This record gives sequence, C-alpha cells and structure tokens, in this order.
Amino acid sequence: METSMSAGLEAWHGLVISARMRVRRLEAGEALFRQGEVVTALYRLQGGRIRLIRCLEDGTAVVLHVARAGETLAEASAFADAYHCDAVADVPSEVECLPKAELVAALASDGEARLGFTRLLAAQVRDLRARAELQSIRSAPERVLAWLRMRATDNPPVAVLERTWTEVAAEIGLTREATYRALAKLEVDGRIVRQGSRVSLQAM
Amino acid sequence: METSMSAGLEAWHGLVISARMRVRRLEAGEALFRQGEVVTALYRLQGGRIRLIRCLEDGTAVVLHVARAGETLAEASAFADAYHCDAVADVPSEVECLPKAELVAALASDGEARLGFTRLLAAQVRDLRARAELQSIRSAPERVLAWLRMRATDNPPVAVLERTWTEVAAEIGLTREATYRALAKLEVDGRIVRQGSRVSLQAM
DNA sequence: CGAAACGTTGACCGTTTTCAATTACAGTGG
DNA sequence: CCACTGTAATTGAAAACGGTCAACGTTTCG
Repeated sequence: METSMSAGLEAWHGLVISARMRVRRLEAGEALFRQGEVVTALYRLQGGRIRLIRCLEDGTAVVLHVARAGETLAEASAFADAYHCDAVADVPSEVECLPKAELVAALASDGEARLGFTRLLAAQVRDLRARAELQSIRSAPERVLAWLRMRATDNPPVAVLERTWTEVAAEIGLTREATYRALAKLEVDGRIVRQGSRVSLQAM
Repeated sequence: METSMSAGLEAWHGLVISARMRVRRLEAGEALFRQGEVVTALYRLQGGRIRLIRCLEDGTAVVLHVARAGETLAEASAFADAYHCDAVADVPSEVECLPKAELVAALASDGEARLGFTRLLAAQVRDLRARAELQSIRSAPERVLAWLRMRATDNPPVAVLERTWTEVAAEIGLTREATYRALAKLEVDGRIVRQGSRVSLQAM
C-alpha cells in the first residue's frame, strides 16, 4: 500500500550506510537466490517483478509472493541461515542488496536502525492485514469504495490517486473492467464523484 | 496461518515476564481502545473477535482488520503515541495486555526479546503475503490445491489437516460449500486423494 | 439424548471474468 | 506539427464461477 511503501523506503534506507548497498540486475528468468542457499543478503526491489516460489519435493511449485517495485524481499531470512524459497525474476529487474552481515551489525549496534527495521515490519503487517480485509469484501463496488475510503482525507472525504486504475485493480484483486464498472456504478448511484484523478466520496 | 500463529505465540510469550501480563475481558460492542487515545498497551487476542475500525471524518467507518483468537493487535502502535484506529469487540472476548512500557523496556534491554518481536513480525509478513497470494487465485479448485501444496510434506506430497474444512474455507476466502465442491472436483480429476484428514497430492 | 456444528451435494441466481471493440491520450520520430 | 504507436480508460455481451439457499446424514459434546 502506498503509505507503507513510502514509509518502508525511508526506514530501509536508514538501516545501513547506503554506500554499502549494491544494485544487482537480473534478466527475466534469472534467480536472485535459491531455496537452501546460505542467506547472504536481504533485498529491495527497485524495478521489475520477482516471484518467490517454494518448490515441492515432487518438483511442482507454489507461488508464495510476487514482489513488485518498492517491496522488500525475504525479510524473514534475516533470522534464518538458509533461504526457504526460490526468488526468480519474471521480467528484467533491479534489486538493492543489503548484506545480511551489515543488517545484523546494524541491528545489534544501532538502536535507530533496529527500531527502523521493526517499525518497517510492523507497518507492513498493518497494511497487509488491511489489504486482506479489503479482499474479503465480495462486491466489486463495495470493495472499490472501501479502498477509496481507506485513502481518503478531509471532510467530505476525497481520495486522490497517483496510480492508474489498472494498477489499483490489481492491488484490490479485481480485473480492470470490473473496477471501471464498479466506479461507474458508484458514480451513477451518487456515492462518489470523479474529477480526473480526484474522487470525492459522498455521504449517504 | 498456523505456522505463524504458533511461532507468534512463543515469540510473544518470550517478550515479557508473563506475570506482568494482565487479561482483560470485553463484552460484545465494548471498545478495547479508541483512535487518538494514548497507546498504553499492545494486545493478543485469546478468544473472541475484535474489529479494528478506522472512522472517517464524515462519520463513516472502514474495517481494517478482524482479529481472531491467537492474533496480536496493533503491533504498529508500539511505535506510535496514539492509536490510529478503534478496536471494538464483536463478541465477548479476552485479550492479554502487554503494557507498552514493558515492551519498550524489554526491547531496549533484552536482546532476546527484541529479536523475538522482530522475528514475529517478519514471520507474519511472510505468512500474510502467502495468504494474499492464495487469495489472488480465482479458481476455487486451484486455490484449494495451492493451499494444500503449501502445507504438504514428503514425496509424494501429503497434507494432513488438523482443522475443520470449514475453518480452512474461511482462511482461504471461500465458502464452506465452494471448498467441498473444489475438493470433490480435485478428487474426481485425480489431482488429490482423500483419506480422512490426510490428503495426498497426485503428480500430474 | 438432543442440540449444534460439520460434512456433503444439488439447484438457481447474481456477479465477475473473459473476450471483444472503441475511445482517449501521451510520447516518439519524421 | 502531425501521423504513429502503445497503454489506459470504457463499455458491451456472453459464459463461467462461486455464493446462497436448501436439504440431509454424521459427528461431537454437554
């Protein structure tokens, strides 16, 4: 979610000396790490898309997560010796690498960094839960409305979106089309008013 | 998710002297805390159900999360002065209260506790992401299958469930009926074999 | 023993997905 | 400055799918 994204960014960058942060480029299909490998670093995805996959013993795979720009990867690895899943780039991607040793050192010595890392995780938990709650709303219009209300400010509430509706649709678990239809219906029903990227929520 | 739940439990209990942990009982409709109040404690829900609600400036409300037994509440509040949402019991509930001062002290002085808290959060992030990924699978049979594969072990993979399918259905965002139909279809299609609470996944 | 919850399946209905087509832009190179 | 191109934004129609309601046997537990 946007709020956590930005918060995450700041917190992350405060964790270590940015000079030590290397960027690694991956081609489509290239692995960032594999299950069982010793954990050498944590990552933040700058651009592209990376898929976290757990391979089953019979060779089949389960997708655990698809990370997009701005997200951090494998935070739990900070507490593990080996990675518990594979990370493979879907498309050409760039990741910032934070050596685990750096992180551990920072967490041990620097109270500020430690706080930042934990705060980052707590924010992610909060946002992920909110997102899950959103997904539990079956009706497309209600879901879109709930999403709008979550990011609305002022009275009467107004939401300004800085992304495309197509991206929003993916985030809230609807198709692009369903989202547009939901917006149209909400507007016809007088629950929202759209003016470009501004959406005003009407009290009912 | 079960794995994180149990991990969470242990980590949480390691954080503070359990003697300092008070239990508070709430009636249905009673508030545990309100938006804007000074953060005095963090909580873990022992039983019941608590709804986290953000009230908008125009009086309407958005549900951020519905917490159930075993879950921790408002972890992010550890880093805030005031609560950012309301917490209201849906049904009679019991919560363990961990005074914020205790937590802060523990995090500052006890490296073990600090690590535990952060590890707990990282595990939750991992599990929430996995759950989100599951929800993104539209097809009920595929979703159920993915859930089974996530918790399968051995080769050929076998999943043993220690919960009712009704609970599983709620966790993966399907109705009880849809889940049974999905199981029936998977079995007819030869992708799984059920023997009581054991489910064997068939290679395809 | 009886009530409540679980497990299971069928039928119907409403919604969303899909597929398809059209419009509206924003950036690009000529 | 303008076709040219790719993506976003929209809307329509039909098909697929899951939710809801209903019914019933089974298990669990006080």
